[in-house]
Amino acid sequence: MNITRFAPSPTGYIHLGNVRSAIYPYLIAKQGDGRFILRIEDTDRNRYVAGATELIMETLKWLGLDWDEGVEKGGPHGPYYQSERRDIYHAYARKLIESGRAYADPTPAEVIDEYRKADNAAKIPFLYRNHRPTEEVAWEPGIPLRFKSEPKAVKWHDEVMGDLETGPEVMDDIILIKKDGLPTYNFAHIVDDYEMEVTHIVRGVEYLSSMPNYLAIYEALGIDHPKFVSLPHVLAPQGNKKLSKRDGAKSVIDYKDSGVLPEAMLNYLACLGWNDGTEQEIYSMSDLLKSFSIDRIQSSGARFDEVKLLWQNGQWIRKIFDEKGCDALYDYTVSRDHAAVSANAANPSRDSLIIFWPESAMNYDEAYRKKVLSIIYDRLKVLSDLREYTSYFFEDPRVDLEYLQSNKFMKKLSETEQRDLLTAAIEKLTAIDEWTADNLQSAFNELLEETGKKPAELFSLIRIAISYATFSPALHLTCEVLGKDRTLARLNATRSAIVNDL
RNA sequence: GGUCUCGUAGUAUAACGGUUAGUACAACGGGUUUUCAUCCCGUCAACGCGGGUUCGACUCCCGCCGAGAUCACCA
Repeated sequence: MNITRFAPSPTGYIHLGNVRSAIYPYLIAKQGDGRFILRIEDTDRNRYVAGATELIMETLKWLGLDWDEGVEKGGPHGPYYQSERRDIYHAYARKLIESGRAYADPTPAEVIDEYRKADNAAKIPFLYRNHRPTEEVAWEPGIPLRFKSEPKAVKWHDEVMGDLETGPEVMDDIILIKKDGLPTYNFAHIVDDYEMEVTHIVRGVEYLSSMPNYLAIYEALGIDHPKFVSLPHVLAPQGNKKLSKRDGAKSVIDYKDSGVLPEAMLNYLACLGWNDGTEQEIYSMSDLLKSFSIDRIQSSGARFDEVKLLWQNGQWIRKIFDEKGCDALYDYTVSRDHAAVSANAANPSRDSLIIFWPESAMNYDEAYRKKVLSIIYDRLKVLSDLREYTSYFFEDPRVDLEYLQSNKFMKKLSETEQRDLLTAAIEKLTAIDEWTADNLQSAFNELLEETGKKPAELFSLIRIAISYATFSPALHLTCEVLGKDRTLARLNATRSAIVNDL
């Protein structure tokens, strides 16, 4: 049974670079009957951001990465905030002191800095073990505890990177417990993963260089280590740096606000640096659970490509509409944010209700909005496109002859012709008894024959007159949804404007 | 600087000694009665460099080059 964890620090939002270290462990655990744990690593009080934990939980839930055990949920290995596990770390620390593998170090930070500077100046690697104090001091509050390293070469296996090894020169006396009594990450995660029976540690490659020290601690503690799964970096769109908040890496949850579906985000991120060897592009969670395997995780870094994410989002919008229906897709367009993290220091501007429709759409009922959605959905890349693409369904567009005349097809028609075509169209559409898409299509076809105009000219004219938008769905569908009265009113409005202009 | 990692088109990737180096996004061109999008068809485009091993190397070995990570009382 695989037991994995996601163990973020509550220092802000989760960005795109971090989130694969939640997705992959989730998949590893859930492919069998394993457990996925959410643990909050809040041992650095200086970097703590209020509300960050809530934001992290919201992000995980949004992506469908629900945890079995951890903060908010509880479980047999709690507490799941590291700040509440002090006694556990201290118990392990005392074991190391007893076995002679840890020592209290009262050396002031300034003195350590001097050592470091001196070594740097002498161009030798700074290793604290070369400056180990000679006097033994009792460990008491206010004094940091260090690991007493016994340098040697190590070899280990990483599930992604393969067999790795380093020489003894990288092992050092790292801090186990800080002077504030809380452990460092280096110590805390080892204790926690052991206590929580974690079988796979999934984390970024930046921890690779600390591995020799971790291995030494496992050994000194006399415990087995889990399997290591090191994930390569997600690179920023420009340059070769890893994606980071400093370079403007967006929060994962920001994509929710701009209308990206969680299915698309999960799909894109899971496939960034992993593939199953087939040519499949679209993966649902259940597809991923079926296909995912650690040994096909890429060992090289992958660049984040927003364009491809948006392409996949479009695919998912259509997939959901086609497979689950209009109602299912509609629900995403008025998604409610249950976590209500608006009073959140990490991101104070978030609303608790996300609606991707234009404001005026709220004057209409849900059934009408769904009709609009059903004819526009296949041109959405993100749900928020609705705001820009659908306003003319909810409010009459302003008649704008300049816009009309500047259209490339309208340049081929004189204003008199435009007037006459509109007149003919109005007559033809007025005569329709049953206002259905089929009847409208027939009417438009008849109109084409009767006027002898090209579709590009006749249809562009009508389309612009009823929408004044740069684009719209198929003419007969747009008219059907708009209804007979409004279609005719809009045609008349433009016709009158042309007549006045003549 | 020490240590470690990575290196196929602009991007994400396939290939696990023998292929005209495949696929997707992007770009470009074309088609589907208007526009935008979908969908379909087509075009452009890659094995970092140099040695070796081999009948044969993207694939194995070595060197170089390039890129990145890390050297905190941060994670």
